Amino acid sequence: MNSNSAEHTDRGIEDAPDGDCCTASHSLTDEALLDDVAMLSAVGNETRYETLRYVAGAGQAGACVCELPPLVGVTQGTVSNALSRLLEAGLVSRRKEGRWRYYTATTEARTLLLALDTIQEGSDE
Amino acid sequence: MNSNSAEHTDRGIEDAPDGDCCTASHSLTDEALLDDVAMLSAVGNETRYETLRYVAGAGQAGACVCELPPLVGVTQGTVSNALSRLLEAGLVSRRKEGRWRYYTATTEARTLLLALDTIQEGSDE
DNA sequence: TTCAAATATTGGAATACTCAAATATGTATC
DNA sequence: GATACATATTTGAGTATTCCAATATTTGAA
Repeated sequence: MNSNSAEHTDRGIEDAPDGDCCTASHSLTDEALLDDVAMLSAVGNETRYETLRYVAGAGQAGACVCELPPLVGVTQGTVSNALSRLLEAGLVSRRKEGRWRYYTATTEARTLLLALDTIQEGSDE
Repeated sequence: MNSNSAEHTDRGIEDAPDGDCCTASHSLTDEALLDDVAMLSAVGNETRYETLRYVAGAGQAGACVCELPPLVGVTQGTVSNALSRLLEAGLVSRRKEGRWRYYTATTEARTLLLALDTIQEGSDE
């Protein structure tokens, strides 16, 4: 019932970039696509995004888990889970120091957050 | 039960950037934070991310809805819902033309996708 | 070893999300 | 008008998320 897509390649758009008229495409491998989605969905949650922002705000020194629960406003267990998920997505790295663990934002995370800052800037000018 | 965060400001990290030792912070307003999360969670889904990639791949001409279902591999209704959600998140804009509708990626979306490309590049060198 | 602090993991109830199917709303052509 | 096509919206069943509470683990100090 959904084979009607080749039917109107003759539409009135002439400024198509180069190549076929209206066949959209993208150049991501399936793996890259899934990686991106995993990363984006990891940050696409208020608790995790705010946690990541705090971690990134702590710079190279990193943020220790214990200071985050009151800042983010969730339980210690929730923060720990959030950090684990961010770690798995490659957005933070972990460093042991005594009985504490310091989480630091990765380059990937910084790139992403910078892009988001850029977007926010553009939205009010 | 969770007031134990001020208790170890005397930890052994001396390379703190500037200012207080271990108090993490971030400078986002609550509104900006929610905006970002809305945007990120909109793209943090395989169907919507792939849809956005196809739309962005179609350039300024935009992609019409009818060509997307077979490309993304979901129903027409699902694509339509995906586009609505992307529209609400400010990632695509819509243009009517006859009985078709063309969706175009916004500047915000392009900035985000570019950042993701940068991140992917960095991951294999 | 015993204790306490820091962090991780698990269980589970409430909630939210996903997507196809069905239906509704436009829009051009006849 | 009527008809057919393009798109949007609604519905609902299945599934996944979210976050707290409770428990487990790890670690340093006594």
